[in-house]
Amino acid sequence: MTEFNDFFKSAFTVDNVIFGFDEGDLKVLLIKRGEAPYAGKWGLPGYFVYPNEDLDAAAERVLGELTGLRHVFLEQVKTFGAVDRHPFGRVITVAYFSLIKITDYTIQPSSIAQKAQWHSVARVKDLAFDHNKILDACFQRLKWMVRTRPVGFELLPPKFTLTELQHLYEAILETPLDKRNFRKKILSMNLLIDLEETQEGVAHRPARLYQFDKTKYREFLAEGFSFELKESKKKERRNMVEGSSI
Amino acid sequence: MTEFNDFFKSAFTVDNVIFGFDEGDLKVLLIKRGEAPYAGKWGLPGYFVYPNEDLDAAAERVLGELTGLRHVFLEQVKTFGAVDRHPFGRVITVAYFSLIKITDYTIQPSSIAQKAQWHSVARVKDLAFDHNKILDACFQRLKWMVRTRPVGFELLPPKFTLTELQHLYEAILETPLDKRNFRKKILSMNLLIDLEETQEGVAHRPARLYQFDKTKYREFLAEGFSFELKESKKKERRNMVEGSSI
DNA sequence: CGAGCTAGTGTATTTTTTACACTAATTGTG
DNA sequence: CACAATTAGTGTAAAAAATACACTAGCTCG
Repeated sequence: MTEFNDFFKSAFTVDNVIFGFDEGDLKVLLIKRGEAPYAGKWGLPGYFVYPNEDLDAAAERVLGELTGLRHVFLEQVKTFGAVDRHPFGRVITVAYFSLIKITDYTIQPSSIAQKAQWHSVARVKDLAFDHNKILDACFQRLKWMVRTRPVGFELLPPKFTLTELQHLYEAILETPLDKRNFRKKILSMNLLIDLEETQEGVAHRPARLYQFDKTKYREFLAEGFSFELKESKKKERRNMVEGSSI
Repeated sequence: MTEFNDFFKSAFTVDNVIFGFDEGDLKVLLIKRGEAPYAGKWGLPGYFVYPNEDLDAAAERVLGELTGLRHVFLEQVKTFGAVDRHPFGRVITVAYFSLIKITDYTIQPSSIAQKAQWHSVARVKDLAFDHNKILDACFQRLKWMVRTRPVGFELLPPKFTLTELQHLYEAILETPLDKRNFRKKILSMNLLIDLEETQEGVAHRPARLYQFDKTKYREFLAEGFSFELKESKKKERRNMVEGSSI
């Protein structure tokens, strides 16, 4: 076992890409670093994983320390391990991304952060370490995920209008969507509860407010992973590949 | 910086899930471990990442040492970092998966491997470390990928029949497919070159042989990431979300 | 009370997916 | 040498999903 000692000189960190949505714009939470390395630069909130801490737990801790949020959507995306990515030595980082409702939380800058601030994803410039790469990978993942699962709701306040939801999708996918088709599709999923309330104090026709139906969402996820129910058309059923492309 | 010294006592490894396809069956290459820990047990080929080695390079090295193959399909999947997953200390592992043509390589058991052998994915039992979890994650990724990109070809010999290709998809997706629809879809992608040859020495009508068109595949990938060409139906074009579900 | 603004709605067309059954070409056997 | 066994290969109709598209409704503010 002594032959392996040389390998036990590395460290790992987690970095969180925390997305939020505000003013029709997709945002990411960045911190202004208060510590070396890259003190004074903007970067992703992240920190070393403690020796007795699981990776997922570390990601939750970092997020919690910074935002005060617990139990939010958090998912591992990719690990970055270029040899020279950290000036202190060999440090690989595991990137996580999470989606939060901006209005739900208050920033609590932690030890490494002088301050934390939302930045428009489209306008993020030069970040510490390889954090631009990490942000990009997480953004791609978000784009993919938003087409696959109805995660968009994680980013909106509890009550929202269909137009707000559409703007969110447009911001993430970076493409305009057709209003009628969007509504048709969203409503056909039966994941929204019509609150039978409308906006107030807006200088135009007020929109209906909706709420996300978490119960149905759980069913949706469960179904999505089990096989479809349309089995047994004949005795022996023959499916075709269902994805958009093989 | 001394305050960080405690963090620099960890190690990381890469583990490769190497898929192959033979006899109508999806296989994974496992090694019988010759070294502690878990000596004598079957596990995934993997090793420590050297201090001056990038993660991707380490994965390629491990694959190359074992199979002699370079420049094959290899992709990072997920990082596993439970605190107690390695008996020697804190070791996180980055899982990669790769797709190879079984016929292309010869097994070269490396230092850690007493022997290497193909195992049917469906029948893999108790592996060293958390390698069952890793294998499962990679298998799920393969399932997803096979619906998204035409990666199936990576697993087949240079010349193959449509039936062989279909069997491959059926093995990965674990579901039967309709022959005519499968052929229609595959051929409509224009990624196959009809070699105008047929099988020989088979006791039934011989099938046509096809070859994968790498040039068109590269175009396919490029297009897949750029926007579709059907832009500008009107001056201002309004798309609908295109995924199967939002 | 009208101008300005956003909400909200339906349908026809096109594209994609699905279901489904018979004939063709080869080898091995009696 | 024909016929049994086996896998290859083919087309179409119906259903479902995606797309394109334009007007009326309801609120505030001046």
